[in-house]
Amino acid sequence: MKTPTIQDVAQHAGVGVGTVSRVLNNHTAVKPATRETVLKAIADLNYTPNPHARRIAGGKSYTISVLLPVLTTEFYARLLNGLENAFQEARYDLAIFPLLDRSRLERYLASHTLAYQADGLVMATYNLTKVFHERRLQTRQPTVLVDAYTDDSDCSYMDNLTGGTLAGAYAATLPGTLYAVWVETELDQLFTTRVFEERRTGFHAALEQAGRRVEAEYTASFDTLAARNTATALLDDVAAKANGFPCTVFASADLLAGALMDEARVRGLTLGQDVRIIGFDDQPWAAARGLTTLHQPVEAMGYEAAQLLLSRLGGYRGPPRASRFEPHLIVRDSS
Amino acid sequence: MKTPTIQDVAQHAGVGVGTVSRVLNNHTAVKPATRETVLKAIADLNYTPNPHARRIAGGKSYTISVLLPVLTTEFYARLLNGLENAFQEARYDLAIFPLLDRSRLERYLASHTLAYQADGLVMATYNLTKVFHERRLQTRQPTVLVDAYTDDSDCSYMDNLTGGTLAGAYAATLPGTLYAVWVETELDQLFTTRVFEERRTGFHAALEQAGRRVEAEYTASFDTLAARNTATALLDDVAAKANGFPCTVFASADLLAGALMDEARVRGLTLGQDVRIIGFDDQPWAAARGLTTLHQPVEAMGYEAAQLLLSRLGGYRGPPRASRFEPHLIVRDSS
DNA sequence: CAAAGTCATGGAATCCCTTCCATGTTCCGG
DNA sequence: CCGGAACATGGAAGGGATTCCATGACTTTG
Repeated sequence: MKTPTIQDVAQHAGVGVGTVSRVLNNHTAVKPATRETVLKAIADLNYTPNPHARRIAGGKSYTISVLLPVLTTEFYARLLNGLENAFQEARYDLAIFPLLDRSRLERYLASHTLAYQADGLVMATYNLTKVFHERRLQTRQPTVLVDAYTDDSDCSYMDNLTGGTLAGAYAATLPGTLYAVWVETELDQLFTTRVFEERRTGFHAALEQAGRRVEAEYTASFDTLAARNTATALLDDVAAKANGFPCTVFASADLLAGALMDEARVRGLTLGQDVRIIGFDDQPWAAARGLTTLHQPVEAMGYEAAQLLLSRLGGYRGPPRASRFEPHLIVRDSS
Repeated sequence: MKTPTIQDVAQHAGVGVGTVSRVLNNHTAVKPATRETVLKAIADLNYTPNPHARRIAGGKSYTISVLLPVLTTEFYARLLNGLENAFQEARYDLAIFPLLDRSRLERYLASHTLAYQADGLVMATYNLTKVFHERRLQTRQPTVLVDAYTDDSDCSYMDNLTGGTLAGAYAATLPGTLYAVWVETELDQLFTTRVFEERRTGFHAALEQAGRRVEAEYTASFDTLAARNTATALLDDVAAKANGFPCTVFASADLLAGALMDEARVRGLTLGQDVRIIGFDDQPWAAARGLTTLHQPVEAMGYEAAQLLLSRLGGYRGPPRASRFEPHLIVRDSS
C-alpha cells in the first residue's frame, strides 16, 4: 500500500490539490464545509504531508535543529523537554545534535542535515554563531540561543548572576569561614560559557555587600572524579586549619555539592552544622539528600526559546530579544 | 547568494544534469575526464546536493534515524561515536532521537521525521520493532538493533552472558561471602532489556560451576540515589552478620559499584580486603578509582551495527545476522 | 439590475533531484 | 573499412508538495 499523496487526498475529497494545500497550511480562506471534507479525506487516508516535498517546494520543512552540549545531565534533559513541548504544539519536528566535542561540531558543520534540513536553529549553552558565519553555512536560518546570552540574536537565558547573588546573600548569613568551588569552563576557545563566571560574580558581589569574604576557592572540571578529588582537597585544607570548622561551601553545581556531601560524611562531619553546603541546579536527587540549592526554571527557559524562534519563523523581524529567567533558592538540611 | 543547484553545476561544467547526478552517485560509468570536470565544478561552486530533493526523486535521503534511550551515560556516548564514525565514512547523516520515556516514543512515532526522513533505523537497547509494526509506520525501513538481541532482524550485541560468567568465575576465586546488586530493568512493558538478566544468568552459572553461591541479592534502579541507598542497605546487612567480612560484591553496573566504593569508604572498610567489588562497564573514572570491572567494546559494537545497516541499504537481502561482542575483565585494586 | 468587487477554488508552474530513454561516440572483430 | 556492441551523455519525465494566476460564483452597491 503506497503512502497517500496530496493528489490522492484531493481526489478523495473531490477538490483540487491547491485547496488541500491551503487547508494544510491554513493559508487563505477555505470555505468551512470544504475544509471539513478535506480534513475528513486526510483522516480517511491517514495522510501525512511529505516534509521533503514541502521543503523542495520552497516552503518549510517543519524541522528545527537543536545543538546541545553533552547530554549527560538532567539539565539538558529538562531543557529538551521544554523545547520539545513548544515545538510539538506548533507541529514542528526536532533534529537533535549532541555536541560532545569539537570534532563532532566539525562533523555537523559538514553535514547536510544541519545545512539544509531545518527551518531554524537552537543553540544551547555555547554561542557558536561565529563559527557558523565563518563557514558561510549556505542556509542562513533564524537562530535562537538558550542558556546563553548575546546581544546579536534572540536568546532565552538563566540569570546566573542573580543565582550567584542569592547563594552569596544566603551564605553570608551562615556562620564559619566561606569556601567556593567553581567549574572549569573553557574546554576550548569555542566551547565557552559564562554561566559559572556569572555565578561567581554574583556570589562575590553579594558577599562584599554583606562585608564578608571567601577564604579559598577551588576549581574542578565537570565530572564525578574531578568533583571527588576537589572535595577531598577542600576538606583536607579546611581540616588542616586551626579553626577550620564550622565552614560553609558554595558549590556552583550540584554535582560538586554531592561529592562534598559524600566526602563530609566519610569524615564524620555533620552537614548543616560542621559543614554547610549550598549547591546549584536542584538535581532530582537534591531533595532526597537534603541539599540546599538553587532551582532553575529550565523547562520554561526552553519553552520560551522555542517561542522566540517560532515567532521569527512566523515572520517577525524585530531586533534581537532576550528572555531572562531567575533561579530561586531552596533551603534544605545541608545548610 | 543563492545556493547552487545541480543545474548550475551542469552548466558550469558544460555537461548535462544527468551526468552530474551520475558523478554524484557513482552510477554508471562516466568518462574519467568528464568526472574530473564535474568534480571541479562541484568544488568551485561549493555545491552540496539537497537531500530533500534526493529523497523526493525516489532516491535515498542519506540519513539514518537512531533511537537511543537516555543519553545520560558514557555507554551511549561511546555507542554513538561508533555509529557516527561508520555512517560518516559512508557519507550518511544521523538523526538522533533520545528516547527518554514512553511519551517521547509516542511523539516520535507521530513525528514526520521518523516516518519519512531516514533510509534506515538503528534502535539501541530496546527492541521496539513490535510497536513500529503495530502502528504500521508508513515507510518500512531496514532496521538494525544494537545492544540488544533478536532473531528477526540484524543486530549487533554485547554478550552479557559471557560478561556475567567472567564476573562470576572471578568472584568465585575470591574469599568471603558473595553478594550481588542488579539493575531494575523493566521500566515499562515496552522498554525492556535483557542485558542485566543475562549478566545475572551468566554470573549464577559461573558460581554454580565453581560450587559457590550468593548470600543475598539486591536490586536498584539505574540512578545515583538508588545506587547509594542500595549500597547502604547492603553494607548494613553485611555488618549485621557475625562473620560479614570479608565479602565480595558483584555490582552489575559501575554506577552501583561506585556507590558501594563510596559507602565502604565511609565505613572505613578496606577495598580489596574487607570488601571486594566488581563492577561492569568500565566507566572513564573506573581506572582512576581502581575499580575491577568488565570492559566492553562499545564503539566496535556501534560500528558493526552501522555496517550491518549499510549492507542492507546496499541491497543485501539475506536472513537476519547477529554480531556478537565480548566484554573482558579488568582487575584493579577494588578486588 | 448591472457593474464591480470578494471569495473560493482548480490547476499549471515550480522547487531540486534521480532515472530512464534516446541519441551519439567509440571500439572491436571480420 | 564497416556493422554492431558497448560506452557516454543530454535531457525529459517524474516525484510530492507550494504558490500564483485565472476563472467562476456570490455579494455588494449605486
